[in-house]
Parts: sequence; C-alpha cells; structure tokens
Amino acid sequence: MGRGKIAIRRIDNSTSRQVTFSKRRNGLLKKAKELAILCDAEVGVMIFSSTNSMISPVPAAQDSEKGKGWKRFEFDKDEPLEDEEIEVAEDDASLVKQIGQSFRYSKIEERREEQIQAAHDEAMFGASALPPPTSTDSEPERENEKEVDKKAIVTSLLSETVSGFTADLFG
Amino acid sequence: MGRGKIAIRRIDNSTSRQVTFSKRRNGLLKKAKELAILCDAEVGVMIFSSTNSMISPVPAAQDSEKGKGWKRFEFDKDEPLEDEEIEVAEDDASLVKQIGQSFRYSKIEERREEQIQAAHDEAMFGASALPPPTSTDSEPERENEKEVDKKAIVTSLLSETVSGFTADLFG
DNA sequence: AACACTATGTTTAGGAG
DNA sequence: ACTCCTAAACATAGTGT
Repeated sequence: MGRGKIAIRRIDNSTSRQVTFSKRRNGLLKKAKELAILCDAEVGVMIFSSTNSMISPVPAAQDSEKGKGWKRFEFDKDEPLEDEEIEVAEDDASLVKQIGQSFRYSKIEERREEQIQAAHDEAMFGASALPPPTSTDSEPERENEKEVDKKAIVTSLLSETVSGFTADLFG
Repeated sequence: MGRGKIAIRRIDNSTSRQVTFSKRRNGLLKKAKELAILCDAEVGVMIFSSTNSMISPVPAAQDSEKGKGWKRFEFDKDEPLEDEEIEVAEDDASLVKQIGQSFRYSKIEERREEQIQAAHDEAMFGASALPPPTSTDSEPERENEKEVDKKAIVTSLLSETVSGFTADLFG
C-alpha cells in the first residue's frame, strides 16, 4: 500500500523493516481496538521479537480490573528459567509473565534446535518504537541502548484505550 | 469504510454486528500475518466472546514445534476452576489453556461484580462466523445451539497459515 | 528517529445472490 | 452464513524534513 506495492515477504532492509513495523503495528492495534468496540468482542494482540515483546491484553481481563489495565512487565530473556520461577496464571500480571516465559522457552528451544537462524534473530530490530495511541508512555528504547538489548519488555498497549472506551460507551 | 462511514461504537444491530465481526476479524488476522512476515515478528491475536473464543497463537511458539501449530483447545467456561486444574505454561498447549483459564476467571469475576451487563453479554453473538483463510474448519455454532452456549472454544487460527508462510519463505 | 505528506493500494459497508 | 460487487473510506510506502 502507499506509493508502491510491496510483496509480503520479510523486509531485508533493517531500517525500513523497523519503520514498517512501527506503522503497521499501530494499524493493527487500531484495527483490533475497532473490532473490539464495534463487535463487542475481547481482542488482544501479542507481539514478540527476540529483544522486545509486548502484549495488548485481553480486554476481558482488563474489565475485571475496571479499566486499570495490565502493568508493564519486564523479564530478562537471556536468564535461564527455573522451575520454581514459573508461576500460575491466576491473575492478569502472572498471565503476562506466563506468556513471556513461554516465549522465552520457545525462543531458547528454537536456538537450541536450529542455530542456523542466529543471524536471522540478530538482524531483528530491538525496540517497540512508537508509543501507544493515548497513554502508557512506554519507551523501551531509551537514550542508552545498553540494557534494551538484554531485556524484553512486555507492554500493555490497548489497556487504557479499549477499557476506557468500553466504560464510557457501554459501562 | 466502504459505502458509508460508521462511528466506532458498538453496532446495535445483532446481524450486522456479526457480519462486521467476520469481515473485520479476517482483516485483522490478515494484517497480523502480514506484520509477522514483513517485520519478522511474532504476532498473535486473541479474540474472545462470552460463548466463543479463539487464539491465533504466537508464531514463536509454533516455530518451536516446527510449523505444526497449536491444537484446538476446548474448555467449559462455566465450570468452576480448581487450583489443581491450573497448570503451568511450560509448553504451547498449556499456554493456550492458561489464557483460556484466565479468561474464565476474569469473566466470572466480571459477572460477580456487575451483573448489570448480563443483557449485554447475552446480546453477544455466539459464533466465530468465518472460517480461517486456509484450513481449520472450526464451526462453533452448529445446528443445535444447546451446548454452544455453554462452551467456549479456543481455536488456533493463524497456525497453519503463518507457519506455512514462514517455512516456505524463510526456511 | 519521529513527524508530515500524499499517491496508491487495501479494506470494508452496504447491498445482492 | 458466505461470496461477489463496488464506491468510499482507510492504511501505508516512499519521501522530505
């Protein structure tokens, strides 16, 4: 779309891939929000990269917390998991944690099985780029990119917006 | 969009709400798939309603299973949860289960807190409408709507498609 | 790198079968 | 409920700053 048509294949250029990521992610979240509101459904979006992750929580879970939204959750993706560390997703926060951990597991397995994709992973951009539509000033990529590269940040994106909408219109 | 502009508010007419749901859900899933491929990210979409739920799994988790995709998962949303029943999300299947259970929790809490929205929930359509682009002939709403109203079905949607794409294009 | 712009491609509302 | 249709609305690739 736009000035030129592009094929749906991995964008090779790292910069434009990240730009496209930012733009399309916003578009996707907007679409998700619209679908949720228009059709009265609970829509969540999960976006993961090797260095950064975010989850737009399932609005149903938000509603139970009355529009408060999920808190930001951070974890070190390189730190090995221990069994005790794994928690049960009894509440929203631990569900986020749960997903993050599962992602870590799959990522670790992935690397263990096929280190062929190592360069593939490293070519990945390391920031979530754009801030969410309304609030949540998540800024995973600060001035210093030292820690960013080691952390994966799970950010609540649709939280305030969707639940706010829901509350205002149908609450 | 289309012939007329519509405001982003809950569509009152039940029929057109469901039609819009079908159309826009497909659009959302397509967008999610495109984002995943273009930007080499892991994108998952969760869509829940009171009678029906689906999760397009996080592709990262799929990759670890080599494009097999998540299996469909069903659970009884009205059945009360027991602590023993709650499992740790060590693998993909239990992650899906995890999310489903968390959804049950939030739904139960929601009803407990505000039964005001009862009619709201009942006005909800009870089917996932369109089948996924390629396969997964999920048809939650059968001829008989007896059990449908008691079950919530978590369906893997992007599984085959996304992982198929990924496998074909990037090995 | 985050915006603004905008030509162009994509999605979709509404209607018909 | 689905598919096809089309005009209109929307998203965005490429560009400039």
